[in-house]
This record gives sequence, C-alpha cells and structure tokens, in this order.
Amino acid sequence: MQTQVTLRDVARAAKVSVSTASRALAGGGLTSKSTEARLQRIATELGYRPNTLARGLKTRTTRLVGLVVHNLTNASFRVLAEVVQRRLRAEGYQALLCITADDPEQEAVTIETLTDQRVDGLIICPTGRNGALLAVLEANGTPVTCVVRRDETVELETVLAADPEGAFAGTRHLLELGHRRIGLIVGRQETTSGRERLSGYRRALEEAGIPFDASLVHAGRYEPETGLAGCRQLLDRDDRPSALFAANHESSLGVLRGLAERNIVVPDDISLLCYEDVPGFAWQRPAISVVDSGANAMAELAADRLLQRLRPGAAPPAATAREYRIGARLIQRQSCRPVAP
Amino acid sequence: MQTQVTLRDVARAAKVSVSTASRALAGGGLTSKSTEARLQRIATELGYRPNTLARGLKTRTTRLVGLVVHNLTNASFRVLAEVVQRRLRAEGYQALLCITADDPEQEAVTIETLTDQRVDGLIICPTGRNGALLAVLEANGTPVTCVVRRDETVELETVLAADPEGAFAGTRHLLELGHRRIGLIVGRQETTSGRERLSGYRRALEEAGIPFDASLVHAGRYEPETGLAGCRQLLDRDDRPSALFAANHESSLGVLRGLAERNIVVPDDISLLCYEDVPGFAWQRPAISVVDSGANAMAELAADRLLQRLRPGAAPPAATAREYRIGARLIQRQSCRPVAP
DNA sequence: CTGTTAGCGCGTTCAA
DNA sequence: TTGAACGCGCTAACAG
Repeated sequence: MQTQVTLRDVARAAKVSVSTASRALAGGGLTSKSTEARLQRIATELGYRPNTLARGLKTRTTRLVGLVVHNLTNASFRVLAEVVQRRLRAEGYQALLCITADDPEQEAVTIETLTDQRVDGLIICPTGRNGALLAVLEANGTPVTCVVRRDETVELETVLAADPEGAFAGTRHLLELGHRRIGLIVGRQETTSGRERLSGYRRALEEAGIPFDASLVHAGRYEPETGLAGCRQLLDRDDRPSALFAANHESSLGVLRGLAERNIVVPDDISLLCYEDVPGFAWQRPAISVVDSGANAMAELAADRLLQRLRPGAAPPAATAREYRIGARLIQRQSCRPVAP
Repeated sequence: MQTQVTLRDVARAAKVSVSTASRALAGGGLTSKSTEARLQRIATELGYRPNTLARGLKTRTTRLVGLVVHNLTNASFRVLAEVVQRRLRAEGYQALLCITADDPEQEAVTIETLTDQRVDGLIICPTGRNGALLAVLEANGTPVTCVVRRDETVELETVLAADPEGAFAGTRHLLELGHRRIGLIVGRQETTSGRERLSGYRRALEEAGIPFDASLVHAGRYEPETGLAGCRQLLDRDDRPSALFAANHESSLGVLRGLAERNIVVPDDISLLCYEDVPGFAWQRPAISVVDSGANAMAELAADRLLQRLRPGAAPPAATAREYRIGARLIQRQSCRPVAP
C-alpha cells in the first residue's frame, strides 16, 4: 500500500505553502507564471494526483453523473450507455451505471445511492413511480434529465423519441404500399412509447379512411415471446394481414421466428416493418425495413442538455423543464413491398 | 439548493456528541442499545444521509468499483456489465462504467481516472498494453481482476473463457457429424481468444487425423464484415467446406448474410456452428447451435473474486494472481447435421 | 459507554 | 503574489 503523494508533498518539495501550490496547480493566474510552471513540473515529477474526495468535500462536486437504465439488452439503452459515457468523459465526468430492471423499488434505492454519492447530475429512464425522489434531487440543485420515458408525475427535462410520428410514418408507409390490413405488435399500454405508437398507428389509419380494428393489435411486454404470440395470433386469422408492424422492438425476434415456423416468406407473402434499428436488421436477409427511433440522437441530446446545465451559471431548475423529441426516420430496406393488386 | 442534514445536526437533535452519533449509527455495538435506537430514529426522522465523500476521505474507501470493457455491443461485455453491476450493488458497491473501444490510450486515461476516483477495486477487460498501470493499482492495494482477456505483461487475477476447450469441443462435434472440411472464421491472432480458439480447432483436427489446411481459416477483426468476407471466401472455393465454424462471435451476422445471399440453406446445404450464445441464435430459424463461452459464469466469478478480495482481511496481492477458466458448453440446436454419406 | 480532540486532503477566506 | 488558518463531514484515537 504505497502512500499517495499529496498536495502538501508537492508544496514542501517546491518550498511554498500548500495554498500556493493549490493555486498554482489550479492555474487561474492567481500566482506568478514562474511558480505556476515550476509547481506544475514538480507535481508531475512527483506523480501528484489530486484527491477527488477531498476536493469534492470542499467544492461539493464530484464530476460523477448517474446513468440509470432498465437494462443493457435493449438497443436504445445500450446506445444510450455508450454515447452518454463517451460524452461525459470528454467533459471530465464519469458515469455511474445503474440498472433498475424497470422495477420501481430498485429505482428508488438506486436514486438514493446516487444521491449519497453526490452525483453532479442524473440521466435516467424512469419507471414513472419515483418522480418525487427525482424532484427532490432537482430541487436540491442536481440536474436530472429523463430519457426514453417520461415520468408523468413530475416536471423534468425529458428527451423522448417522436413515437407518435414514427408509428404514423411507418404505418403510412405500409398504407402507401397498398396494405389495408396491418397487424400491429406494440408495447404495453402502461408505457409512454406503447401508447404513443399505437396512437400513431391509429391516426395513420384514420387519415387513410380505414376503420381501426382492435383485433389486429397485439400489445405486450417487451420480450421476444410477445412477438411470437402476436405473430401466431395474427397469422391464424382467416383474414390474415398483408403486413406486420412490429413496433415493440424486443418482440422482433419472436415475430421473425413466428413467420419462419409457418414458412411465410418476407416480403413475398407478407411485409414486415420493425421499430428501432439495430445492425442485425441491416444484416438480415432480406434486410428489414425499420422506423429508426434515433437512439443515438436521443443519447446525444440528453448528454448535451445535462452537460449544459452542469456548466456554471445554469438556469434555475423550474425554467428548464422542457421536453424534447427526436424525430423518427423511416429506413426502407427489403422487407416491405406493395400489396398484390 | 436545500442544505443537507449532517451528522452534527443529528447529534445536536439527540443532545449527544458527534462521535457518539457516528458510533450509534455505525451500529457496531459501541453504544448502548437505547441510544443506538434513539439515534437511528432521529436520523431517519431528519432524513440524514451520510456524506460519502467525507467518509471516504477518512476511511480511504469509496465503495466504488471500476468496470472497464471495450464496448457494450459484444454480448459478453453486455452480460458482464449487467451481472457485475448487479452483484456489486448487492454488496453495497457501485460500478463506474468505462468503455475503452479496445484502445490502449483510452484505457490508460481510464485507469488514471479510476485511480483518481479512488475506486476500491477494478474489473477490466484489458487491451494488454497497460499492464504496468494495473500492476501499480494492485501494488497500491486496489484489487484488480481481469476478464475475457489476459494482460500478458503482468500477473493479475484473471477470469477467462476456456477457449481452447470450447473450440475443440465445437470442432469435434462437427467432426463427429462426419464433416472433414470445416471452415473456421476466427478472431484476430493478436488476441488471446483468437489464438486459443484456433488452437482448439487445430487440436481437434489433429486428433481426428485430419491435416490442417490454413486456407480454410479466415481470421479477422471482431465485426460482421469479417464474417461476410470469410464466408464468401470459403464458399467460393471449388472444394467448399461442408461446415462453417464462426468462432468470432461478431462475425456471425456477416456469415448468416453471406450464406443467405448465395441461397445456401442451413443445415441442408451446410452446417453452421457459432460461438457465444445470444438470444438471437435460439430465436433464429433454424436455431443456431453454439459453443456457449459462459459469459454469465465469467461475470459471476469475476465479481465473486473481486468481492472476495474486497472483504476485510484479504490475502496479499501477489499470492492471489490466479487464473480461472470458465468451461465452455456445446449447445446443440438445429444448424448442424451429419454430412451426407 | 460517552465526549474531546485530531486529522483525512483540499480550496478559500483573511492578512501580510 | 504569497502564507496562515479554517472548515468541508466524517471516523478514530484517546481520555474520562
């Protein structure tokens, strides 16, 4: 256990007081150029590394930012984690990764822990049941940015996907190809994205003058099994849909499986559109068309917003509780084709 | 910016000294049952939360553990991140997630930062070029556990996959099915896993008395493109192999694509065996047989080992520089079949 | 069993 | 421009 080099050691070696050393290394021009350079040199020679804890205790900042997601399996969360941690690091922050499994209780303890660690900020995909805790954080001066999901119970800066528009665009794309019976597999209606994607689907139908048929919609948990079940259910109908819109990303694998097990060929026998792009879709054959929800852009913007508020002289909390939406993009590949006339 | 409740506030409210309050809340039985309970109550009433930084400054522990991986795209890393963070949290630790992109320079600054944050321990998939830095950490009393890859330049506790055996078992499986020409797509030979999997493949061939044919091996970077290129190269031969072993996990997508674009049907036209199990393989149709390298077990063991050494009274550094291997498992699904007689 | 005292390493007053 | 002194909040000596 080698003892660490402290500021006092540096000061002693340079024959100055600790405070002078501190100022010199801070480099705010509060010391003469010469001593500044000299101390700089001695510090590196000695291998001095400031003690983050002592500094934090004094300055009340840790350069730590909490990053809370439900899991790392979902592509959006994965991208979020990668992008956020890269962006934070570029500005001298470190990400504290926490996984809640979409469980409010785990989320609660996570937020407590992060508070204890005195994080400077928080990027979180909320379950929606701990808004109060988040509000306390924000009120105490720790900026909180929500992503992917909104916490309805409280006003916080939030970065979301433009799910209503995305689902609308996707559905309209299928409609424009001539499809009239479009099966929809979508997320739980308790979630923002689940509701919003369904509403986008409905609106597109409405605009096209096609009556909404609830039996064409299969809503379920974010799992492959949901896709398989939905796929089977929709395929077993007498009036089988000519297109499937898998707007619950996790279910895509199950949908592909369901199609394959019935030897239904995409896009010859049925058109398939998925949601949230992942490399697998582009590498698939036929390559799967998708509505890209813009996970990258969401992550970047969330990082931007938080970092912005982390900078000195940030606006007061309440004034910034804005909501941002990342536009969705339709990426046409080879899994959708015009319906036979 | 609401001011935090400090230990002094609690002590004052209970009309005891700060140190008594500290002891009572620590709960080591160093105070009377009654005051302990009383302080406990008052603390929660006041919403007291200990200041991690002050405590860390004093105790020289942070209950922070660095977790360093190359990315979150690779399934093993993803599992590693999820498992490790869960295990750590269960023992009151927090994971500091860092991503190096397999870049030694980024790894170097990452290790420095983590050192500055005074992490209590480190779980890292090393690039192999910063062994010295890791050795310093370990020497200074911070346990370091390497996973997935070994840093050859230094002796550190390391948890690896049993890649030689895994590749051996996979290859032998194909041999037992009667395959004699087995194409191998494998990782870069600069990496441990790349080398070890190739050696396992060779050994299986050798035991079966089949001469090694270097032209059946395609080694490359950990990307889908590698699989596509390798697949094309192997498929364009006159004496096309009857089986493909995609032992570079990232390349699997590319292999599947390469097969599809030539309308080669698995397993009718060719057998396919992949490496590292992911849900996608099981959901695929036909379901892909794999050599499961045991990412979960690796993660659990790495967490175990580190936590073990984090507990008070851990063994001296040098004595514990052991290497662990997680056995691979062959999971037979539907992508391999006996070669036609 | 409890209170007093003394730092942990740093930034930041206040004087010089 | 520099130094001395103080305190951030906590734990751990040492007394009592």
